[in-house]
Amino acid sequence: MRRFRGESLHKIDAKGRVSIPALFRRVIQACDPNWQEGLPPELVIVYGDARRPFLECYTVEAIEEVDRKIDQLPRGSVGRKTLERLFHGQSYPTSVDETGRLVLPAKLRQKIAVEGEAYFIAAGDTFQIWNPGRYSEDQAKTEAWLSDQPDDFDPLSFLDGGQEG
Amino acid sequence: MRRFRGESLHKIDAKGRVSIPALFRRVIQACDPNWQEGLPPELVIVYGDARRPFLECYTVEAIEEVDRKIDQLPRGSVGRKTLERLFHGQSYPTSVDETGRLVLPAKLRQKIAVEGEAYFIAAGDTFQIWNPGRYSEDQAKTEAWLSDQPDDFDPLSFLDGGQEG
DNA sequence: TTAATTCCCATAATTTACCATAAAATCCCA
DNA sequence: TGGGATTTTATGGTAAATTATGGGAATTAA
Repeated sequence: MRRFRGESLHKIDAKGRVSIPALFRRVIQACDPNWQEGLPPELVIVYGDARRPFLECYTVEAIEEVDRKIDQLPRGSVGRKTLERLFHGQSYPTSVDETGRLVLPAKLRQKIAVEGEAYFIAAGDTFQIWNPGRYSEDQAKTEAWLSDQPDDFDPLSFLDGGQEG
Repeated sequence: MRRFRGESLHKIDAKGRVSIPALFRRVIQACDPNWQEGLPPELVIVYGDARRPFLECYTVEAIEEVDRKIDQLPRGSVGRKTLERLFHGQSYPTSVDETGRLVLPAKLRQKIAVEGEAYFIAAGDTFQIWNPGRYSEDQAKTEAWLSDQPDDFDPLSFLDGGQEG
């Protein structure tokens, strides 16, 4: 399985250690081409974009794909500079430890205002880490929007490139 | 991983000594083909381009790639002359000392107006050293630009060669 | 021989490695 | 298929290693 799926809540201790959902760990490992028995699976946490209230975690494969695309942008272009800042500068390479945890440095915890507990949710080939309350709010908005839709609205309609009102 | 990632702030002492972010050190070492146990990992600091308010630090591998490309330009061409000035003349080869620091000579410190503290940020196969305040200003501009974009603008759209409004 | 630069040593703070355990999930086979 | 046996998870604590940084002695340069 090379795709994250699921959500869960985990405790963060004073050192910033937090368990990664067990199912996510398998994906992280499977998507680390350098991994081998005995080595810790690696991943990259992107925290840059100030407008996002969560940390976005990339597998090695996923981040390498991004890197390749950045390399193809013209040196000196606004797009390249912005993306280099975001993905190279405002990111934190780390790995899953022996016990399935990762360490979120204080800076990252502050960035998303987590303390005590963190909420993990899959997002395709990445997963996100949220402040649990902050996530609930966001989720509430989504649900509110959904309930404004006609009774027979099916989210799957998005798949067909359908335009909604 | 042969790619720099992350950012951090470090003190510069009166002698110009400054710690290199620990993660950067690993990349510098891994990308120095001449390195071996006991030797200091080498790197090259390019400071020439007066329009850039930062020092750009190259691994041995990265600078050798640049050198190769310069060698292929026609002798006497404007491009070659300019690049030779910049990368051969206005650069400073140095190494990481035993304690993970490097020494920025007074000339380089003046060039980017650093004193007391220096800000390090990764940029793919190089990293940059900035005056912290000068970097903040630059970053503020980038973020201002981002917040001028539609709420749902995703910087990743740059990757797809997408033109945005 | 004054100033600048290395080299060597020191240390506090931070980070990582290692060990431990209880709870939960999975196995397994009678 | 019931329920004990085993494995996996989630989480905590301590020891050990690494990092960031400072100061002085020894060297080298000018």
